[in-house]
Amino acid sequence: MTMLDERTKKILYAVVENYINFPDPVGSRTVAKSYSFGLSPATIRNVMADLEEMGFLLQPHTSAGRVPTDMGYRFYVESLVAESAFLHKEPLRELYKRLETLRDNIDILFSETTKTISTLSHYLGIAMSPKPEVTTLKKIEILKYKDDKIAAILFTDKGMIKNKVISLGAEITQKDLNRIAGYLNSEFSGHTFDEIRQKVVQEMSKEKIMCDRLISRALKICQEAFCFLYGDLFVSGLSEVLDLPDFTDLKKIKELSRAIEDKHTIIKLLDKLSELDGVQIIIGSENSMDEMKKFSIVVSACKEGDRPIGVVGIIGPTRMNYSKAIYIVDNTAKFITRMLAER
Amino acid sequence: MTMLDERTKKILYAVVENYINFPDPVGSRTVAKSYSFGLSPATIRNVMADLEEMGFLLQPHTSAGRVPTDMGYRFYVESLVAESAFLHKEPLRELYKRLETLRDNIDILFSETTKTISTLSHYLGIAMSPKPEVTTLKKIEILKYKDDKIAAILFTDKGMIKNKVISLGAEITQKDLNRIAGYLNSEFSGHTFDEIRQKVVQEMSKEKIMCDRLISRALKICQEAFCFLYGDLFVSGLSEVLDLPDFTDLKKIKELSRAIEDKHTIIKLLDKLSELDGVQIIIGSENSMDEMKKFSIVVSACKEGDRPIGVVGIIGPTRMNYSKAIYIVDNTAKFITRMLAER
DNA sequence: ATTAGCACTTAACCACTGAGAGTGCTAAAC
DNA sequence: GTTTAGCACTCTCAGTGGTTAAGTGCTAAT
Repeated sequence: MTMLDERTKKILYAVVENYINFPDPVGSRTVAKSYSFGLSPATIRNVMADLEEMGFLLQPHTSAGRVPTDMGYRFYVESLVAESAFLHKEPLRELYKRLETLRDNIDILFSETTKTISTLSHYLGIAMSPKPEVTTLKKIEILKYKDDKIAAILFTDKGMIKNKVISLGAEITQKDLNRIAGYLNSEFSGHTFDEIRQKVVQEMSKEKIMCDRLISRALKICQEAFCFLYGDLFVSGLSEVLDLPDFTDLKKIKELSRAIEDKHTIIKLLDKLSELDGVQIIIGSENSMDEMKKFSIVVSACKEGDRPIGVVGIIGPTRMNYSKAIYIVDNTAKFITRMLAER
Repeated sequence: MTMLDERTKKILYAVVENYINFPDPVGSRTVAKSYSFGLSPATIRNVMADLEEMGFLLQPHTSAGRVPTDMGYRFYVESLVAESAFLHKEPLRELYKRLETLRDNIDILFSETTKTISTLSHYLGIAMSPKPEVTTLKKIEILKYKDDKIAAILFTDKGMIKNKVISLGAEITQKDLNRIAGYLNSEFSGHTFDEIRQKVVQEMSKEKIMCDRLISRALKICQEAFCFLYGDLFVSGLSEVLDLPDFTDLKKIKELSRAIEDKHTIIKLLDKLSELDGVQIIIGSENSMDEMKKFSIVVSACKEGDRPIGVVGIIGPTRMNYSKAIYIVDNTAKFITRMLAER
């Protein structure tokens, strides 16, 4: 990263912060006034011209002030993270009280979390429940449902209960189902869904096992039961962001709504980010999703050891209050992590 | 309803249809040309002035053409329904193929249905899964989960499986749970959730029963297990509607997004509508929700006998292609009904 | 009862203007 | 050598006025 002298940095930060607070391009006069540098606008102008040359700022037009580029935001955010600026504030305990009551239903928990986040931040709140790949099976129960249909109930370690109706093609007694469940529990409980899927494929290739009708049936059930693809994605707060001055442009609103309707792509993105520790920030053009190149994402994975058990975050304009966003996301992620750990 | 002579009606319909197809106020010239009334613009003008006086049309400003009022749309829609205009088209079978594969998971089924509807209509697709009040319990299973926590699995007649984790405050053996489940099944299976809730309250008031610890526990479990409030609401297609000329206005977009984020209110609305038969249409100001007074709703309940088992529909601008919307909603509702009946 | 003709109204478009904000550059000051 | 005051320059924005086109309501003729 380019090295900037202290004064230049300060001015860059001043521009960024001012722009975050007031959505108009910021001029040299404003910087000189609001922040007591003891420098005249003319000097600031020179520095700002340098910053523009280096790609941290840009002018919408000749006679306007400057606006940070994505690179400018990036530099600013790095300094925030370096100083752990967001850690100095107090946690949001009172606001999580509501969430405490929802701990037993993880889907509702995550969906309410997005609402809390969006109300706090005035940006979009997002959350993704644990992806099954890394979810471990605690117990499986198989119940006869109707005719040849059975219901597989999967209990996971994190309080998620998933169920799936499976058509077998032939009737089967509850007794047999119980035996199958017993076999599957002894074989698979404690393993992640991913491992189970692999094991199933392995087992199925062994011919001798396939001769045992019960086991072969059991494996077929597994194949269907464990093919959830991803965690659920929750998004809320669209009406919040529409009040921002950044969204007076219809085109931008369309882009955003297209982006959040394409849940699959966001899920894939969050999936990658869930591997990493701490708060992750993606600013505008850094984003690989085309529709998201005008927006920023601030997320943090909830982890247990190094196993991700969910992701919470914020989507907003690149002109985002990063400090506040990081602070909210960091706190929320830690809160959820703690809550799920207590199980 | 005001009686209009045939010619006046025809002109009203012409204005409405033209406006639905081209989003500009329609003038007397256009009506005279596009539809072969054999009348001059001047005559049409007189009729249109009458229609305005009666409240079916209005002029945005003096030198503009006319636009239908909500009352105008209502009159038009009544005639559509009276003639069953939408029935003449062929069903959308090919497009439902995708939905067929999802019949075993009612939540995914409904959420995908909204997507299908919004792609077909270019408006918002909405769907509400069966509300528990009228869902009948087929079987309840209670499984030990962890410590004092148990999981109640509710099997309903329509392939919905709901589960709920309940903290009991004291450990309990699986054997006891089985006995409780047995008791509850014999007592409640076949009844609607609503009935069960009432019964539970009754039972709990009988003192002698409360002496039996097991039964009193069973009733407590029920109290918690059956307190789902409403069905889930699914909405999709926001990016579709943003392409409509009706949504160039930022204010309207905000209103719409606020309306669909306030799911609770919409659920209550759909709840009422789910009692009625056939396609229901609410036009603009007819709507009791303030945020929805600029939009129209076209919905139809999926029913089994007179028991509603879900609602599907469309939300769009009042300038909606009602004929198409009714046609899509009607077909989709019938399709889902048929599909769920086959269980 | 219908229609042609015409005066009237209004939004939309365009070109123009002046004010205001902010710049870059140069020359003076520290 | 760095900082600053001064100034000419550029560009947006809001407001103005004039023109056009669309569509009306009214009146008088058919």
